[in-house]
Amino acid sequence: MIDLELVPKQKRPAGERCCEPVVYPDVERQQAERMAAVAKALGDPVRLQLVDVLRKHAGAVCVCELVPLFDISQPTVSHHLKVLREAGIVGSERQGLWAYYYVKPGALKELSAWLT
Amino acid sequence: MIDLELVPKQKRPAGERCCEPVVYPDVERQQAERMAAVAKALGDPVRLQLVDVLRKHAGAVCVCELVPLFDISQPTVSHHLKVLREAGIVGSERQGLWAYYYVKPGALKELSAWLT
DNA sequence: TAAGTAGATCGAAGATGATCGATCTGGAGC
DNA sequence: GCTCCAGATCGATCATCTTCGATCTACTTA
Repeated sequence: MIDLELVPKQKRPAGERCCEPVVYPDVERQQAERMAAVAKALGDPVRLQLVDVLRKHAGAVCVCELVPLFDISQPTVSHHLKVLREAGIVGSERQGLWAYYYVKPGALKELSAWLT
Repeated sequence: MIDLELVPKQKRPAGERCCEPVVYPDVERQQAERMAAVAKALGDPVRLQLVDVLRKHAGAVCVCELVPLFDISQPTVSHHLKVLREAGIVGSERQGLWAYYYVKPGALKELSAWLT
């Protein structure tokens, strides 16, 4: 199951105290924090599905259509939308009684590029 | 700041009780759960950087090189690696005293594809 | 103005998470 | 055997997260 080819051929010399790190200076503490924040917001099935539904719609979707999609209460949906909003993933617009949500263009770009 | 163009032109008829959901049956409850689990594991800056370092290495990296990269204790690094392992993102291989970790090929594919 | 509705916020509950020091495990070397 | 070391696990602490019912806000319509 484990691909042994991935382990470096050159074994660390036995009996030598570990270790001179060969590894990278971080080019990106803040970049990692930004991307982790986005990933964290997507790290809940409800939120991920919310983003999925919003992305599949061109335009924006009314909250009243989102709530019945899930087996959770309206305040909980509202909370999840807030988390997504605070992560910069979605935006919202009120029109009278209704609130419309949409995925912000480019919000997922950095994480998406890193993953590829 | 908010792009009003995103809001549908056709306003919901006033005075109509909300709402017939126009929205999607979920093609993907389980898919969402799988992807959310991966996103959740990446939703911590330390773990995201761990994956970043592992990915930039061809081959596998010794834990003893990973620990000094972060200002956290060895048990905490070990914990984060465990979280990544349980999410199916990394694998590990013991060689004598040392443990080597690597990113599992394809582990990020589904999430990456969805994000794109 | 009064009633009704959509959605946000509040407050509390219970669960999950990050982190640490201490300890355990098991291989290496003497 | 005994000692030392790398790494995993344990147990505790403190913070954060999910979820809910209840309430609040703001708009619409009668």
